[in-house]
Amino acid sequence: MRRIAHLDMDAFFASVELLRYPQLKGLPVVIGGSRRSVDQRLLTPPEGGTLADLPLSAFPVLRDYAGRGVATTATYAARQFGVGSAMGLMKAAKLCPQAILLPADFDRVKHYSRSFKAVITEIAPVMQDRGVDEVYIDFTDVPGGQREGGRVLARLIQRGIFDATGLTCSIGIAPNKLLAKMASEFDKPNGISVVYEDDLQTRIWPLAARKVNGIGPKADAKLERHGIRTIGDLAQRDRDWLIATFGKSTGAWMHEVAWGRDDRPVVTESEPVSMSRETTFDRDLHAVRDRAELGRIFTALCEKVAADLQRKGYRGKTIGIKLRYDDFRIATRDQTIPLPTDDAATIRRIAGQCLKRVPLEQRLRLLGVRVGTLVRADAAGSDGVLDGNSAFAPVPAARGAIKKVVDLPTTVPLF
DNA sequence: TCTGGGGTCCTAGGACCC
DNA sequence: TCTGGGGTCCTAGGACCC
Repeated sequence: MRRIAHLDMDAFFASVELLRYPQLKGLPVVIGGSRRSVDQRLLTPPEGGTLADLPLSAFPVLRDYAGRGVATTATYAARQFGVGSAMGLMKAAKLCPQAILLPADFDRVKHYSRSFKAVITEIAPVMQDRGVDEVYIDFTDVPGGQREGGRVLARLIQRGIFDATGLTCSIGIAPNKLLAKMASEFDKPNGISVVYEDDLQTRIWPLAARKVNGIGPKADAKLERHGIRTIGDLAQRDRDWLIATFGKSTGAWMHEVAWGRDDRPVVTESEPVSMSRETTFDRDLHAVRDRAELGRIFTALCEKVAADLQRKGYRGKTIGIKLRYDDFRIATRDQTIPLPTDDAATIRRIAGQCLKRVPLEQRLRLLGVRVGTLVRADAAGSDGVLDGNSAFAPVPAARGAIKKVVDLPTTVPLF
């Protein structure tokens, strides 16, 4: 019998911080905001002590935060106040002003991410990455993977992760990824839930349609308009009606999902499609008035993407920019060059051309740079690859872009 | 007191080729 | 002179996820 597990680390970013600040255990802690917004001097070990000796008064609290950003994670103590991830910090401060606010430490998080995944693959090698704090695991052919529907193996993995890292996780085991993902939410934190095919009507159908991985706010609102609130409601509609209402692909998918069907395999390896860097400014910037600052940020983003590509050994052909205006509208532009690159100057030059094709009258909140259509650097070949000194200097306009270049919008000529 | 940063996948239209 | 499809690439936007 197919047994698939979904494992979710509990309040991962916050739990990783609690490991070095054990005095915060049981307190509301929110991770978020920018590193530069927190006075790091406060968070250095006191004379003759360690970080664990820092008094609570040394920690910044949400009440004092003034700036942009959202919560990445909140401890369960903070969630009791209604604070959740992706919530604006200003709103979180209203709900729980006394919560301790720490910036995310991505290097630490990545270290612990590697550690817990290493524990898993030692025990069950067929594991699919779903970001820093989540994985799918195929229990089917693991010795002992069928015992108690997978519960025995799940316990073994939980214990192994705790022994290696001091962190807890929640695991759901089911016949497929769809159900396993929902099951892992049943008993949090530090729980295990086992779901069988026969549990569909009793345990899955009562859930809100929004709980399905892939039904987001838009689809949920549309479902609601048709009187569909739960997965059970969805299952009652016939397939043809769903297809007529949501389109061939989405409608058919919704029908399968409502009946608990999902045959996607657990995929252990995949190649990246794109790499990007983006930043939200501390204040909205204007292309004219803040030109110098924007230029510096833009160059830095290009350099970071280039460094990411080089470090990971990829080059890309499609260079693009993204910006978010002060009213939150998003614009993207991209251009494909003949040969893949990982060179900062080339990326900066092409991205600069993209920037010239987008309206820049309105103030900007965010700027991003993206490189897509990636190939491995070792497969790209070293001769002829575009770089800053390349003889291929002028890049011909890509085919699909020609028409659009002609009717340029009126933009402030800047970059 | 609104709303991060890193991704994936899908759709849809136009260009271009056969 | 007018009229085809099929397939692929490119671009822009959007939904969604962690």
